[in-house]
Amino acid sequence: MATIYEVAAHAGVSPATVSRVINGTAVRPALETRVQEAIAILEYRPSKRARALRTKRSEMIALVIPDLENSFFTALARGAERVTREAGYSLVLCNTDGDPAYETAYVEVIQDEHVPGAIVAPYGGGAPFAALLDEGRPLVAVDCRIADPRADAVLAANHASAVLATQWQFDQGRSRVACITGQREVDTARERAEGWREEVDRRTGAPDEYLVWTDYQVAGGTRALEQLLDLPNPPDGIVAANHLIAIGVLAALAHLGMKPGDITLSVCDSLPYLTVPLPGLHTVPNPSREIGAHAARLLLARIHGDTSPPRTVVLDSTGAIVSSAAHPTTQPVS
Amino acid sequence: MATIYEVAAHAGVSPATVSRVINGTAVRPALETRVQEAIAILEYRPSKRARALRTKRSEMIALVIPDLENSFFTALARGAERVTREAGYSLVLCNTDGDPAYETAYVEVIQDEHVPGAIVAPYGGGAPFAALLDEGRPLVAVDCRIADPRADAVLAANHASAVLATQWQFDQGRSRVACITGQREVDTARERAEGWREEVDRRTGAPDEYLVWTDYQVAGGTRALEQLLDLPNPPDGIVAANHLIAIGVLAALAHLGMKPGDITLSVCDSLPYLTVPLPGLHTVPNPSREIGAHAARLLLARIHGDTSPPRTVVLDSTGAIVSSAAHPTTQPVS
DNA sequence: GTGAAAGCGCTAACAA
DNA sequence: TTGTTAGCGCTTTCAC
Repeated sequence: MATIYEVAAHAGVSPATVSRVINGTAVRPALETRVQEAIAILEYRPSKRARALRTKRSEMIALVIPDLENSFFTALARGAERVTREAGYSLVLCNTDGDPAYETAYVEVIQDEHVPGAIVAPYGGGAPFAALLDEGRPLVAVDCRIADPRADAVLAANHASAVLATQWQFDQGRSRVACITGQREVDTARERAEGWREEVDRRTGAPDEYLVWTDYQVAGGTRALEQLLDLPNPPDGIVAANHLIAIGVLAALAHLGMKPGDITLSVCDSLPYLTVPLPGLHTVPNPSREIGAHAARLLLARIHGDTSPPRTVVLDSTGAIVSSAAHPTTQPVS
Repeated sequence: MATIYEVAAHAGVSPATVSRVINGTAVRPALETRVQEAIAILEYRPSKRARALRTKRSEMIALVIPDLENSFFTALARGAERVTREAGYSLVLCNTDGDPAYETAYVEVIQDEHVPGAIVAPYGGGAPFAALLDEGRPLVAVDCRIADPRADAVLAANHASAVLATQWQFDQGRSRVACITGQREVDTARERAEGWREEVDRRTGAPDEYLVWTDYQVAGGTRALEQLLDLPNPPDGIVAANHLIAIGVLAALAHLGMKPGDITLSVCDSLPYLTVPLPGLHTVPNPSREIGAHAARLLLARIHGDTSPPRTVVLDSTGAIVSSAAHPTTQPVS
């Protein structure tokens, strides 16, 4: 691989001039041409490592997610990757398995590699990432907020999605609509539960037992459904707060020999692979791709010097921006 | 962030000595202790960039996959990530969308970042990756082979899986067993089709129309099933060569109002999220995680100097090693 | 076994 | 505008 010196020699200029040409600083056109030719002939490509060592910033962006096998996060990754790639950055995917120790480990990688910024789907409050903000590296939280107010956030309109998912149940003529959501500690689980509660109270109401807190896993959905069906007055419609719960519910229904539609199911999330409409099933898509793409754009802007106040962007189920404002802000109610 | 000079000053030694301590070269114990203390006090961490610039190799491994949203590849990534992380390397995920232009782009990233080796799931023959082999960077192909014989390969026992999936159909009392597989150009699609053909011929035989070449997509499965059901003598059992095809088949069956079991379905692949056994459905797992993990181990060994002849490792559906030999080799028949 | 010194390939002062 | 020079933080000869 040719170096900047060889190019300089070949073009009869100094290395600094070559550097200027590469970086777009003003150079006399005649020289510029010579340099470009030399670059082409020698197939020169700047060494990113040397540049990063010198400038203390690399053309990478880290995406930290808790679960690489969760389709929500991979779709998000894909959206982010597309944007970063087009901007000439590569995306480093960091999978934490929801373990704060791994989060810390990746924070060190980000520092060591001079990664200028990161998109983070925090598992808990995202405490380990404060170190990055301290160093002035911009951070965009996705899916859930980070405790630290210096980070931007790109979120789904969870409350609104849950309202839509619940409305659909009543549109289907259901009157006993229950909700299965994630753990109380998880922002999205809480917000979706609140959306359900609000809409259900506007209609028929629902007893407390109709709200089940479980975890965002298939098994959680299965267990929760069984629990609901054991009630003296079981629900006839279920709002599932994420796709894994929904799959658990579907599996349990199939297992119990119930036809789809015996109990209607609506989901505040996208169901990967579900391509044909199924009777008795409704999904309110989670704009995961768009969240990733938007977060990447926001992060790139920050890296390129955008110093406006940290903001929270909320995307609805079509991926459109519902609100975008400096935080603290509460999510719009619908 | 402290530098090696500050540590040296603090410990009263030269930077070279600090470097030796970090890299495990022999140093007088007394000095070693002082250096270690200084490192601890200053919270020193070596700059990977500077080291990579100097040594021309970084502690990263690239994983190049065609589709980040395909659960086979994400499971593979997870297996690889675990192994690489434990070895102190970070995994850079490169998503190519099956586009050779992107493959080439990532080859350049790998070169520029001095990534010492890569795990590659090639889309076509993987021609762009030859450049890496030319430079002496080890390469491990996963899922499909790479045309270049210098690369190692870790593959699933596709032929054997298809035989198992087909056997299950006959065990269910089926006599007209068809196969839906991927494109002819894709190794795994061909091998799985061959396994089906071999087993079916050992039993009842099957007309040519019972083998449908489509693509590894949900829509492909749906189309292929419709095509099969339009035959004068339609099959009563389907072997699907991958999970996306299987989902397409399931969706089409549901759409046609067929109960599961009207037509039995067996799949040479894992069905993500399918947690409860469904009647009339059988899966022969694809050991994606193990493929990723094994490929990572193999690659790390190469990076650390293993120069034995390039090999092909074949894993069965439990993840066990069926064969491991210098290639060229043909896959064992069962 | 240890230190001094010379780079790895680049950029950013500073001069010219 | 352009060239000279001095590093970024590390490793690695080469002397001692």
